[in-house]
Amino acid sequence: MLSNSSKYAIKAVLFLALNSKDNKKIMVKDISEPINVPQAYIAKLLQELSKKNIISSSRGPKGGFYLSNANMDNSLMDIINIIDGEKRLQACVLSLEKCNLEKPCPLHELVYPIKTKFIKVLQDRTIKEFSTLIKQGKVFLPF
Amino acid sequence: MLSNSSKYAIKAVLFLALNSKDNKKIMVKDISEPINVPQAYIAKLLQELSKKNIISSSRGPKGGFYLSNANMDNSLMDIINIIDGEKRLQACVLSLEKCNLEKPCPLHELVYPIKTKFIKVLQDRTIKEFSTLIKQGKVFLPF
DNA sequence: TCCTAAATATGATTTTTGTCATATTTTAAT
DNA sequence: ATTAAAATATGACAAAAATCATATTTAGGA
Repeated sequence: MLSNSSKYAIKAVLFLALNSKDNKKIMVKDISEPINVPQAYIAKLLQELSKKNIISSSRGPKGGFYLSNANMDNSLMDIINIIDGEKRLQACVLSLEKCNLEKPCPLHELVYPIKTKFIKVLQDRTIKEFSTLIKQGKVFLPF
Repeated sequence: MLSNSSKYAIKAVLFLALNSKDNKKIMVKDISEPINVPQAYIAKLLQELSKKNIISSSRGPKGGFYLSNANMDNSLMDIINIIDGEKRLQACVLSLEKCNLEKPCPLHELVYPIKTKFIKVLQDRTIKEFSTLIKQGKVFLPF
């Protein structure tokens, strides 16, 4: 479904959403530890997201990663698309290339509607909205 | 979600459900080709399923793999559990160990009900029932 | 009984994913 | 300007998943 890398990236971005600001940058080692992901690994992922403008960063002393207000309007799907590519989530559960509405595979009818809904939420809900839900204590990040 | 191996195994078993019987065994090479999976690979998976009595086999000339009537009452989940282990499908979307109903992760509320439904169908519907749906032309196996 | 056709057992190889290491570049503070 | 602290770029390494190869065992038929 989601690669490990995507999951890590999502965790990191949500962490940044809650704990960083333009004037409060966080360096990798202070991200990797709380979210429980190896530092060198998450560093690589954050760099990739930064290059694609999903998150922001600045170098040098007092540097680090953070989310700008614009970054907060991105979706989790933006992250997934960058890390996993666009096809992974879309593919048929059984990886049947020719599976479609006309010739649905045996699991298509079951999976299609629920996957569509899943993808829609990933696309439509912003990082900011997730952040709000967490702050309100409605959902949690039990890293 | 499902490993490649599970998908291959499911394809093979559904193929056997449609094309084999006690008195009509099929050898690996005549399974691997139509379902479009490398012979040596699917052979290994079929052996594993055979050992766990999900499918049947006999060696020697006129031997091959087939589904007995009893085999037809198994579920796709039986296959998945053997190939992928029991935890893979159950795990939190974000792989957060501590994610649960009390401390749901940000995607829990979205994913939990749909995954539960998915798992239920995989568990409850028999191979025989899938086979019937395919024979009735209601679903397809576009290998 | 012997030969041959099949699955089975075992493990080697390759590819992909995940992880780690390090030299380079940028920037703030002195 | 110089230094030190940070991200960045690049690529090496490890682990897991996928794939392939082969020797062994079993069973049917001549």
